[in-house]
Parts: sequence; C-alpha cells; structure tokens
Amino acid sequence: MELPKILDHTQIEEKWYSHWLDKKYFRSVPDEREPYTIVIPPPNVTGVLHMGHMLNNTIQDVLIRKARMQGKNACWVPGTDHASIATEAKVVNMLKEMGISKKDISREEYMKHAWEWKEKYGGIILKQLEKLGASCDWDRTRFTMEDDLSEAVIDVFIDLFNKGNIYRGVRMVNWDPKGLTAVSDEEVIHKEVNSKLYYVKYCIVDSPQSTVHSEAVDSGLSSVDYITVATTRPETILGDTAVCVHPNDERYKHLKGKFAVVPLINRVVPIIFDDYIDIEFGTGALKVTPAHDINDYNLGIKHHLEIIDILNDDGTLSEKAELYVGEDRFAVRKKIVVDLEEKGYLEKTEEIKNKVGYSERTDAVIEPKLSMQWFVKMEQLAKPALENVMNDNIKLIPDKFKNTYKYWMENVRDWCISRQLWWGHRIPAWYDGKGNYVVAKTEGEAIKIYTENFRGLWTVDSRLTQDEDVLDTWFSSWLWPIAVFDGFKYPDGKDINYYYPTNDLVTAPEILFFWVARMIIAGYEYRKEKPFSNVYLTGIVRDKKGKKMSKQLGNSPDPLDLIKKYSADGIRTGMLFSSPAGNDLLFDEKLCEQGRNFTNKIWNALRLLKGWEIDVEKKSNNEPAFLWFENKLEQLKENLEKSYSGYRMSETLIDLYKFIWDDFCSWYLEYVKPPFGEKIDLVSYNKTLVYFEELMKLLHPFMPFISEEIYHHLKERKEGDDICIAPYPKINSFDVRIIAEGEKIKEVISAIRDVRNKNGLSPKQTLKVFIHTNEISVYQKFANLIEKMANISAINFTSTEVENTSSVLVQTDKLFIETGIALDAESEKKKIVEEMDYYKGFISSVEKKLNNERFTQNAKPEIIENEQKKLADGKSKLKSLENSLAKL
RNA sequence: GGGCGCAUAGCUCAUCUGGUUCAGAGCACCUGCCUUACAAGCAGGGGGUCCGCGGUUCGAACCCGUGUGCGCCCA
Repeated sequence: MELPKILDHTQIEEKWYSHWLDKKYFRSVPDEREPYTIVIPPPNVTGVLHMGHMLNNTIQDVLIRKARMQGKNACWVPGTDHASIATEAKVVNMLKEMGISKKDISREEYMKHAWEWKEKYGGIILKQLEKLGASCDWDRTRFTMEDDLSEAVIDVFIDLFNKGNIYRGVRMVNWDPKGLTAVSDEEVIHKEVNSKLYYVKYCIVDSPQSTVHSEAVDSGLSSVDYITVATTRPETILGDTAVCVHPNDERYKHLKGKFAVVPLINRVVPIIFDDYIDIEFGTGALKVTPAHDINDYNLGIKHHLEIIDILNDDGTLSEKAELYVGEDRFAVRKKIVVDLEEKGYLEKTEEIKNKVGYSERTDAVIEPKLSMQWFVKMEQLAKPALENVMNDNIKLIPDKFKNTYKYWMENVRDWCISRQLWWGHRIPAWYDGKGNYVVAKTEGEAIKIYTENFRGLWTVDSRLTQDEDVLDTWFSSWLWPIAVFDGFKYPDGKDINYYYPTNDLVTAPEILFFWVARMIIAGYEYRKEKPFSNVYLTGIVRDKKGKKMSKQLGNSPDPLDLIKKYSADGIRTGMLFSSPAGNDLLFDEKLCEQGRNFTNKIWNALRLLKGWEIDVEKKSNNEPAFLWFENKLEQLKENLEKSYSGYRMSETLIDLYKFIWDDFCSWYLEYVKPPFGEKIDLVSYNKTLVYFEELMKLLHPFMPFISEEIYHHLKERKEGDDICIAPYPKINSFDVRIIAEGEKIKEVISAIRDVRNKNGLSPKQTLKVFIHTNEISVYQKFANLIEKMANISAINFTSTEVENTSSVLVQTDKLFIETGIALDAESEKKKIVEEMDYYKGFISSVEKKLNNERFTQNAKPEIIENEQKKLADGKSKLKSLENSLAKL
C-alpha cells in the first residue's frame, strides 16, 4: 500500500482515540499492581478549553501514559467543578434572555433552570480534552455538586462545626457589590490606579453637645479651629465615627479630649490617639470609618467606636448615610466633593496612585463590608499542611514555591466560606428567627438538635429556616482527591484505600493557596495522610508580548482550531517545547508548527522504511552503525529517565526530538539506507524496525497518535497489541567509548562536507581524503559509512602532511582533502596563525593551572587527569598546525 | 511598606553538587541545494565581556555581598 506523503492527522486521531476507548485502556480498577494516580484539577463546568488547560492536561497525560506503559495501574480521574459564581452568572444571563429575573423566581425554580443549564452546556470541556488525547478514565467522571460529593461537603461542614473549627461571625469581608456576594481575599485583585486625595476640614469643638455656626462654615472656616484629614474616599465621610491622630504628633497635641464635627451631616465624633497612624501620610490625621475599612474597623474595636454602615449591598448609599440615599457610591463621590467645596470644607485635592481591590469575577471595586459570614478557623488545621510541605513529604515542583507556600501558611487567615448565591452547596444551618441556630444535615435533624439545645423554645408554631447562602466552591474542591474515590461515603472503601494518596498533581501556581494548600489540609484532617506526593506547578501561558492568554483579552487562539491545524500531537509538542515547570511560557504558534513538522518527519521516516525492498541473500555491512546507535539509544533512555524524574518534561521531549530527528533520521537512516536502486539486507531492515518501534514507545507519552499509527505500520499486530499499553523500554548498559567513536565519525563527515560547501563543490563530486590519526582502526571500522556519507573515495591514511589539500582538524586527527582548487596560501596562513594563537593561549592557561600546587593538591584526581589530557591534546594540535604552516 | 523570584545568542529557554578541548538547544538569520522519505525538507555557517561592581576559591555563568532593571505574591 502506498503511504500518502502527508498524514491525515484528524483521521488517525479519531481512529485511535475511539480504539483506545473501545479497548478500555484508560479504565482503571484496583488490582494487585502498583497504582499511579492523578486527579484532574476540575475545570469549571462552564469552562471551555483554553491554552492553560492544554498545557496542564498535556503534562498530566504524559505522566499517566508513561506510568501506564510502565505497567502501573494508571488512573486519571476527570471531572468538573460547579463554580458557584461563574455558573450563577451564566444562569442569570440565560434567565435574563428568557425574560426572567432571578428576584422574581423561587430558589427551587432557579435551581431547576441552573441544572438544566448544566446538563445542556456544562462539561463541554471534557469532550474537548478527548481531542487532545487525554487518557482519563471517563467512567470515573465526577462533578462537585453531584449527590455523593455534595453529601461529603455537608458532612465535612457539620464535622468541622462540631469540632469548633467553623464559626459564624460579623467580620469585615470583601464585598462584591455587583456579584452581591462576599469573596475571599484571594479573589480580590489589587490594581494600582490613579486616584485623588481629598483634603477635608473638620471643625473642632469642645464637647459632643457643641454645634458649629453655619456662618463659620460659609466663611471658609477661617475663624474656627479645624483639623484637615486626607482621604481617597470622601463618600465614606458619612460613616465617620472618629478622627484619629498619632499620640506623638506635636501638631495635634492640643486636641486631646476635643471633638471633631463631620462635615455636611454635623455628626460630632471624638478625636482619638493611636500609634497606628502614619504621621507622614497626608496631614497625619485619619478619618475613621469602622464599617468601611478594615484598619478603621480594628481601630473602632480598640476605641469602642460606633459603627455606621452607610452602604447597601449593591453599593448604593443606605438610610444611615443621611444624604444621597439610594445613589451609587461613585456618583456620590463626585457629588460630595462638589458639596464639600461649595461649603468650604475642601482644602485641596492631590493626584495620587493607590491600590484598589477588584473582584476577580465581576471586576467590580470591592467594598470592605461588615457582614455575618461563616468562617473556617485555619491556624490549627494549617499546621500539618505546612509541616509536610516543608519536610518534602509533599514536594512542590519547582521547589521555589516552598517559600511562598511557607509564608502564606504561617500567616494564614480564617477562610470566609459563605457566598450569597444559590448555585452551590447550601449551608446546613437552621435559624429560629430569634437569633438561635443549629447546624444539621436535614430539617428533621435540625429540629431534633434544636429541641435539645434550646429546651422550651420549640412550640407548635415554631419553624426553622435554612441559611440562604451557599458554600465557597473551594469548600468542595478541597475534598476532591478524597471525594472522587468516595472516601467520605466509604472511608474504608476499596478505591480510596488503593488510590489514595495520589501521586502527582499538576496545576497552576495561581491556585496554590486556593486549592492545593486546602486539599493538603483536608487530606490530613480526613485521611491523616497527604493527598498527593508531588505537585507540579505549570507556568502561565502568555502571548508573545508577555500578556496572559485569556478569553477576555482575546489573545488566546482556540485550542480546537490549533488541533485541527497542527494535530493534537503537534500542539502537545508545541506546548511542552518551552515549558519548564513553574516558568511562564510565551506561547508561539510556531512551536505547534514545529510539532506538526516533527510528526511529518516521523511519518516520512516510515515511508522510507516501507519503501525498502529486502534482499534476504545480501549481507549487512552496517554493524558499526548498529553498535553506535544501540549504545546511543541506551544513553538516551538514561537521560530521558533523569529528566522525567526531575519533572523536566520539556527537556525530555527536546532530547527525544533531537534524537529522532538527528541521530535516527539524519544519521542512522542515512547510514543504512541502500543506494538508489538497491535492496536492503534483512538484518539492517529488522534492526531498523526494532529501533523505530522503541523510539515510538519512548515518544508515545508525548505524541500518542502518531506513535500508535507508526506502531501499527511497522508490523502486523495482534488484536490488543497497541503501543498505548506496550511495555515501556527498559534501560540497558552502554559503552560511552563506542558512542564517542560514533560521534567522532559524525564530526569527520561534517568536516568534509564543510570543506566541500566552502569550496562550492557539488555533493555529487567524489573527493579524495587523507587522514593523519592514531586511531586508524576506528576509521577502518566506519570506513564505508564515511565514504558513503561524505561521498569520498577509499580513505587514505598518511603520516605526513599532504601537499595541495585543504586540511582540517577533527579532535586530534587531521584530514587532508583534495579539492582540486588551488589554495590561497596567504589566507590559509592567516587562519592557521590565528588558530595557533588560540591554542598557545589555551596551553599556557592549562599549564598555569597544572603548575599551581594548590590546584594539584585540592582538585579531584579526575579533574587533574582531564587537565593533563587537555594539555596533551592542545600540544598535539599546535604541532599539527605548525606542520601545516611549514608546508605552505 | 513586607516577602519571593528572575537577569545567559536577535527571541524563548537549558547548563541538575563550582571543574570536559574558548557556555548548549530551538526559533530567527546567512550560504548552497526541489539530492527518489520528508521544501512541513537536506547540507553547512555566523552569532555570547553568562546584567554592572566587589568578594570567597587552586578554579565562578553557578557561592556570598552590593548596585541596576524586571516580574510575582501579600498589606
């Protein structure tokens, strides 16, 4: 059968993927083999594949495919995350298009729509992963909001509550006025923006009963004592309950015991003294708004200040503000500045740069807000998680993230886990309307507990209502490695005992704390054991300008288009070519092109092989090539293993790429390739088949499709003999001397080709070459390869200089090449003299080193030996050059 | 403001415990080739004061200090 010049990748991708599925190669059930387990970082159920997923999942697939070939029971668990906020946004949008407002429907109706949305659009991403070749056990696909996983979430909540690790409290939270929910600290992005700093005058009075004369205000406050405070948020003036200055600030010492009057609303507030104040900033006086700033809140607690919350949940001003009620905070900011100015309260305005928090999900400016929320106490829980990363029981790769991790875990703050949404796990807390509550799995249990805890309060008319809020999505994903193996439902189940702890986790450093740290915490809390042994942290995929690739920026190519264009193997290769662990990767489509070209190269190597006709009578004269190649192949395998064990995936792939392209295609195949019109001997043919097959096995984890396709073209295969489950090649010993000989022969061939090239001689013209060497036997061994590859007549050996030839040094040997072209004596001389100068310098530096007693005393013997060899070689080269010079 | 990290060829990155014959790849670039597997290719080539300065060492791209520039995290 004639093989096409270019392989149709889409066709083989579909063919092999469905074949692998049919054969259930990705299916894993516990057995006597050693398990190798990865749980996928569950993508948002709303998600579509982006470049970050491509990178991440390619790495996981490489690891899992290799483990599978190595005979381990490889299990890659896929699934999706219910992603409260993201999904809620999608569903609300969908309802809007249907003309329905969330406010107008019940929670039950809303959830029905949400589930419908999920069934219809959710999980597309998993289908997309198949296109990439991901070898997940799809029978194990999980979803964080499915029944079993939800039950685990609720049970964990109740358990932590009962242990006293979950509490309810008024806390300053990051409020997202657009999403109408609290968000965690990690979901707040601080951006530097240009702001204005407003200097506002507050009148000073002696007692809380004092009032300010309106005429004093109108006259620009010239006749009354006042204090100026600086603020970037003038609208919060309406919630001020104190003015604070530093106790050591000479400017304000006289204000002890006095009061300030809040402009516009004339609220009289105390002047307090606290060393929290930065004397240098602004005027050294701070307006204190406990309800709307975390630092102010802390000051408020310390000095027992009144807390006035002037904002509604949607960011408009509340009744408490007295003025501008119902108007948006940013509109009010503009208005109040005008009003302050008009009334003479505004002293001046300055431009400053400051950091403002934005919601990661909605991009709204975050409002610090006092709110009743649920929290997880983190300090004690975090301890084993910190310890076991620091002692490398769990390894972070690369380990530079240990520092960051340590810092975060040592300064861990309590985790706000309630979210004001409907899509998610509803908090299992029940309230009686009188300020009492209980935590329980069901209403029935809640009533039971309630009647026990609050004896006498329960009457026939009593009702308990469940908390309206749901839990933070991470509160379910932190259980993922346990939950996917039903470790909560069946703590002693077969799956959890077999697969847990898992081996490798591959994820992005951005969620090291969000997710990875919390999984570790949950692992120690609920299994007394780490959830995984290694965490491979990928980089961020950026575009060529260094911008993070994202849908919002529109700078990310569609992965499926890329697959169509460059093949799944091509993309996988492209992603991995430039992505050492933990380093960002600047994505360039050219890399995918390079990957695709590589598949083409391999395909054409196959076409070459399949085009050969075999002559069973013919004897092989390629033994030296086999010997060199076999040793080099073993060395490659060793190097690959080294790179793998250090999780240097990029390096592994590049080594393989170079080996296949250069050593196999450019050298080995050219060595054994029969001259045009001739047949190949059986030994060479079979050896080549074996090498090719082995290389495809090594390549399979990276390029599953092309390797499987080639595997089946190389030989007739029995049913069930697929590369996907073929045994991964074992490393055998090798002789570095044989490899060195082969490499030298390559150098010799290149050197002759170079002379040919520089003299403009055609590759078709056979040249005559004389060689001066101490290793005649090596040349004799490889003679026919050299003659063939460099197109020269039989090699001549010489012990003297050869007249009228171009000479070139290869290691310590000297080649004299008859070019038939007269040499330019002057330029040759110049070249030789330059080279001699270099070697003279080289020799003297080595001699200096060897003559240094401290060196010979301190350096390891093999280093000294090597220096001596360097010296001898250098001298021999210099001598050779001197001879050349003398001849000219 | 606090913490972490980075700086090597035009670009993106290697150099794994300080020691191979002037630091290696890929891309890009230059020269010559449509040579019966592959132009998605072949054969060659040029290109580096390893950010500056100081130190430790027999020996530094690598260790220490310092300066400069850049990135990330936290407040």
